[in-house]
Amino acid sequence: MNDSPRRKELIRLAAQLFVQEGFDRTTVRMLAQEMGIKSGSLFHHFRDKQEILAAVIEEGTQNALTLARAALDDAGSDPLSRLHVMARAHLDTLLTDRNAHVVALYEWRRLDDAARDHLTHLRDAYERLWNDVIDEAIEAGLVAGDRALVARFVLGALNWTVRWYDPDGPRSPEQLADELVNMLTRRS
Amino acid sequence: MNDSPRRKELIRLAAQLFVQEGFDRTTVRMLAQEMGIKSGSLFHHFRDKQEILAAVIEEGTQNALTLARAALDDAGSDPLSRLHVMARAHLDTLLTDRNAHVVALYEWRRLDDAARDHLTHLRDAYERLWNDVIDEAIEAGLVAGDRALVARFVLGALNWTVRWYDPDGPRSPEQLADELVNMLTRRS
DNA sequence: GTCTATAGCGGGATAGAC
DNA sequence: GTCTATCCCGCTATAGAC
Repeated sequence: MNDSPRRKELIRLAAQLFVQEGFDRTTVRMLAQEMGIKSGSLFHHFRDKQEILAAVIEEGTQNALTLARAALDDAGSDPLSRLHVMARAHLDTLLTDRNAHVVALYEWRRLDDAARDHLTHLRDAYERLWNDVIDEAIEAGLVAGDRALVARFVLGALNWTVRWYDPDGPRSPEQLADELVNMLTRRS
Repeated sequence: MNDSPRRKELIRLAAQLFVQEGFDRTTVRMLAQEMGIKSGSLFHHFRDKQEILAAVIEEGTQNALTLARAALDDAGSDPLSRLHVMARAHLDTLLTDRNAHVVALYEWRRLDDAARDHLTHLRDAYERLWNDVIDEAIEAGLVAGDRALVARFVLGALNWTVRWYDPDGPRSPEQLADELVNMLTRRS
């Protein structure tokens, strides 16, 4: 794969448009304009529109994975602390960056079969991190329920923030993450 | 508005396709074929494709609202019971019916401005029901946190089930709803 | 209320010059 | 690596016969 900074920048711009408009409604002409080139030139960098989507999603998932691993390394072994940093890292990739990871979550089903096959292991690796952290939290008595279900509910709550979060509102992504963890682990 | 059973049936079929393929990728030809007519005939029933989307979303939201109100009427005044029936009703419209309410949630932003204006009050009425139930739950000490945030997190967890729920899996929508409420209101 | 036929447009993608 | 020019296709929507 090509890893040039130029390509990285194009992927970043594509991610932004895919979030704003959705993959289907983003035309290659829109992408080209945002990149400052003509639509014909776009196909020098990518075989087709699908490949752009795959590149964005790979970038977004890889990034989330890297950030989560770094956060867990810093977090030590306390289950509550690990839950906190995972939630913060997740919302950071979704709400601060506001880019590739959102596309990975919301446009996954637009991938063709080949791309899905290639990217599934990446997504699974990220989900495994979450499952482990949830497991530890359940064992420590911080939260109750079935591991797989708790993970899906928590990720659902986090992923849905994309739909309503206002960056100009009163709360930072970090605060949001902390409030979710508090809701899960504390009684009033 | 036209309320004929014929129109209702067309809306039902459209909802199914919009869920399967997404609004943008559903063509009027696909819609017509599913309805057993030719694409030209479709425009005798709807002005344009947008109007079909608006009709589906109105149907889905109205239905969710009606179901939730009925459920709350049966639930009495116990806050935990009210939370349970709301979660069950919500997942029922999303996972059992698998239709119009999913479209309302996932294709909302594809509505044009006029349709959005017209439908906002319906959606708000439904969200108000949720906010009230969450308020009562917080006051009763069942769950901790800011009202608006808790509501959004809970709805996020529920809405995201559409992405992973397997109707052939081990759990019914009702069980799912109950497990979520348990996670929120109990410690292990 | 449904049909056939088609207008009119905008989409993804290609070719070849520079 | 970018340009211009353009092909070809499928989409939404319309017109008029039945």
